[in-house]
Amino acid sequence: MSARAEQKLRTRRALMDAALNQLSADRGFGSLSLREVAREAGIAPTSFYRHFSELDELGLALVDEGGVALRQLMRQARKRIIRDGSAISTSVDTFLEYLGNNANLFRLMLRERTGVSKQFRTAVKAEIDHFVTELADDLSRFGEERGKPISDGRTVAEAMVTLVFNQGAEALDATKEEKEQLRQKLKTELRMVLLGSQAMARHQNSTRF
Amino acid sequence: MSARAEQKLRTRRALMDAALNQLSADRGFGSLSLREVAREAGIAPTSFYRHFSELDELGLALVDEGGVALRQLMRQARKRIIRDGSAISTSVDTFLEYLGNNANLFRLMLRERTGVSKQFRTAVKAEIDHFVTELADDLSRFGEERGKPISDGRTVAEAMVTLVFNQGAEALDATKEEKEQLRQKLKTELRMVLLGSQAMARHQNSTRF
DNA sequence: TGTACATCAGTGAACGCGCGTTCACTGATGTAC
DNA sequence: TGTACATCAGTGAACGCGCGTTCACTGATGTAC
Repeated sequence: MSARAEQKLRTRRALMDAALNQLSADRGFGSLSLREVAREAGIAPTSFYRHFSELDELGLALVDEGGVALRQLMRQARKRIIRDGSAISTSVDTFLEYLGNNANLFRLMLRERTGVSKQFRTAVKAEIDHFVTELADDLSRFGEERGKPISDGRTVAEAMVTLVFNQGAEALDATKEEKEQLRQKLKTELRMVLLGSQAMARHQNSTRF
Repeated sequence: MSARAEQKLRTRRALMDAALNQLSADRGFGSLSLREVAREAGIAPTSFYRHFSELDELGLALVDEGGVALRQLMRQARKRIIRDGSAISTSVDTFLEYLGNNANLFRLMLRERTGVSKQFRTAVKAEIDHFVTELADDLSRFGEERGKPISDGRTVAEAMVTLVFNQGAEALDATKEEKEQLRQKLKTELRMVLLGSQAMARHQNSTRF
């Protein structure tokens, strides 16, 4: 790649990092301004347009990165479950680890999932939907393998993802003790959903046959 | 009350209604401006200050109204459950009915729960926390009465409220068919949580004694 | 390798816009006697 | 009931501000020969 193209990529990166840096508990993407982001990235406001046609385009690029992080997270969790067993506990631990390491990226996803821009909502929902689908597959497979089939695999996966993302949102601004409580609460909640789904599967089979 | 005080209340109401009217899927509280709200309410921008010291104060007044709606909703659901039985189904139906009738009020609560202003987040969380506490009491009581005690009553209540609010958020912008699907999915999810919690209670008892 | 031209990331001045907020005011409503 | 004064919700002009976007430009990097 030419030196010029490399430099351009570096500036693009600087713009995205500048935006991420400004995101925080008290700063949503909607309150960022193009001029601020450019200032933080160290370029003139007008140079922004060499990289993105508007601020939202940068935001959508960040959502894409969030999707990549989610897929990494899922791969990592699978590896660890195979090694350690204990699917729920391991998954929750892995999720919270990723959350901590990519706080502002997750913040963006969590906020824009129910945010104000249709384009953003759609993009984030697509990423989460992909995540739900993979989780549903895993859950069904594990359930069969262990002789404890579940009912409504996709619904189970959606409920779990909803719970994990919401408690995750709270974990971002919690103290260390609060985070530990959240972690335990989250594991309990997921176990309830899983147990309930297994109970419903048993019920369906016992009444059906 | 004097005619002057009544008129003042009417204008205050007009301001709150104007703000509510502007809230929608594509319009968060954060994107409202004082001038727009005043314009929609039919008064000069400067007159706004006769009623609220800033726009956020109006927003917090709306969150209060949202809390009132939540408490009404809970009372209504209890009445219907006593009449119809079927706690989960009735509660979900009642919730979705309230959601439809107070769309923008709920939108505000749902958004600001994870929104950008600490003050808003705290206010909404307090309302939801109150809701969770009442639900936890009801769940524990029902469980005892029916001989199916549950484990971790508060955690169950939190999981249920998380699921209901999140699916609720989606229901707001869904078509009629999607709403019906959401309704069923939501009932399934809550049943899973409840069944799982009962299973955990049985397990704890069987191992403990 | 050297030269002449093309590309293009980054620039600074300038624009019009809606915003929140201040101020001194007006005139209808309320109150004291 | 009538009068004189006080209250106060609503007003319009004015302010300074940061914003997004346009434009013609500069000069380093890339390319063709």
